[in-house]
Amino acid sequence: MSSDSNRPGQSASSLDEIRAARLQKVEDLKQLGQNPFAYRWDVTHHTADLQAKYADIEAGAEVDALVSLAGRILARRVFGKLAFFTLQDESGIIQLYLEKATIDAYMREPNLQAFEHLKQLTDVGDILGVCGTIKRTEKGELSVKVQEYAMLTKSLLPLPDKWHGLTDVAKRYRQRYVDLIVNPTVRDTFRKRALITSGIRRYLEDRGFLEIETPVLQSEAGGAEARPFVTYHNTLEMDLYLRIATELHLKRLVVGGFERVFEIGRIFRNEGVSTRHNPEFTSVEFYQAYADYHDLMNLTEDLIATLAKDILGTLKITYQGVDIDLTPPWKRVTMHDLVQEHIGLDFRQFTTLEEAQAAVKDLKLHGVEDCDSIGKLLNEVFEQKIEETLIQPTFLIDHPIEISPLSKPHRSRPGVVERFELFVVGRETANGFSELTDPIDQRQRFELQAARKAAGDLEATGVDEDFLTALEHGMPPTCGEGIGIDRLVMLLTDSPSIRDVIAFPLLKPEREE
RNA sequence: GGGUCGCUAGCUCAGCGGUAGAGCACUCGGCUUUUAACCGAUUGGUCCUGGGUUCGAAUCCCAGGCGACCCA
Repeated sequence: MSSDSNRPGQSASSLDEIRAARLQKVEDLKQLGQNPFAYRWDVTHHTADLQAKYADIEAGAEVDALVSLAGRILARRVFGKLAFFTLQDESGIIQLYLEKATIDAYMREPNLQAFEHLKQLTDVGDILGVCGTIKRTEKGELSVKVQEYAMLTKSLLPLPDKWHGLTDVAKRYRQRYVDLIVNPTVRDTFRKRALITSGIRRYLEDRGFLEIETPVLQSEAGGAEARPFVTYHNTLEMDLYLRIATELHLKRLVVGGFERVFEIGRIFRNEGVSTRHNPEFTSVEFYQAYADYHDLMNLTEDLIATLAKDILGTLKITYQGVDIDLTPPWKRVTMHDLVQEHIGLDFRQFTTLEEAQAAVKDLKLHGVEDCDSIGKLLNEVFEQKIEETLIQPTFLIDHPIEISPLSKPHRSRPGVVERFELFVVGRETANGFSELTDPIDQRQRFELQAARKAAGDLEATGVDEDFLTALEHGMPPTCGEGIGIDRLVMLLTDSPSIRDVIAFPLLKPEREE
């Protein structure tokens, strides 16, 4: 063969040169009659299964069972007539034991060149198919003693440093595929994310909930307070908004007679990016007719505990060095009681906003002047002074009515609603309430929102007439809840940033110049 | 939105006014028990971009880009 790799003094080091050298190997493979971008391989085993099955065989032992697997070469250790490769498939890694005598005997290439070609034409990063037998080497490493191999995909670009890996955060997100190849914990995080999502779906379906998809494109984005993304429909000649919640449509389905509905879906909010916020994220919202917020708090405890038990095998987890105990039941405390406990102020005593504002003066809150109600001020006190202290799972309940435009008034306590928010490690992770079913009350609350919108509040929504019409047809007593799946995954995978649990988080594009 | 820090070889980083460096990877040679293989020899650069200061800038200054962290 006329490989460049046989030319002495030929060196490849810059990216272009490495790529050129590998392209030459592509040509060399073709000349040998091998397709460097093959079509298929019969995979009979995965590395993790082999590691488990042969965990107990002794060093030096060989097992005759023939196995066939495929994966990416992560490392090469090559000697004159022997080579060790580390092969990675989706499940894990295993060592390949590549012996000249064995490979040349089985592959019967002209002039017994198969082993030489293996040394010359494979690189770290290539995807290889191999079949052979099981052998634990003298040094104790479980290996596949390869009889035959085939190049399945020739890789043209080098992988990051095998020891330091890829640490540049921006590059990890922009080239997530490289991150996934070289950082095993990243794959584990996304595997767990998939298990969490499917676990939620199974849990709800097992309890009679039906998953129904609702529109992403809406003429009025409602169901939450957030700035929406705006887009444009050409033939209808109208602005449309990307949904900021699934709430109002799921409740229409409850009016229509579905007693238990849910949707796992993407939500879009036109706000900043941080370790806890991505402009698109995933929520699960579910609605249960004839239930109230006590029922859904019970469900939430059980759901999250079930996920932790099934996926992590424990209810006692660690998040960024902090021990979290997910064992139900979780503390339930009203916003008034919690603020009184922490700050010593009983907001139930205040009759005017001025009185309340005067009372919180010493707390040095920001944005106090923007609060137009006692309830909002109470919420500010909570958010700025108390929220971050709620480390262990805690249900904050009975919020002021002013900050809860879709919740049913509390059945016995004036001024508050039947609502709960779940906080873990100082973060809102779920939000639910007994749904407001009174169309007259709902219209008044919408009109308050609309007035704020007209006054320039970009997060306020308008009056959703069709939703009100739905309520006027009658919605059964219902409780609904939304859980932020990304934040739940962060918690259960010990991920410090939301970008660690979103495969392709939003980034500014790199400028081309 | 404000502040601080970072951006140098494919990767991880050093250099901080005087010829652009190391480890790993790559290329070549050697090696049948390695596992961050080893030994030897090479090679590899838009020092994020654009201005400015200077005899001379990766280094100092200004503006911009991208990112991280903190604050709002």
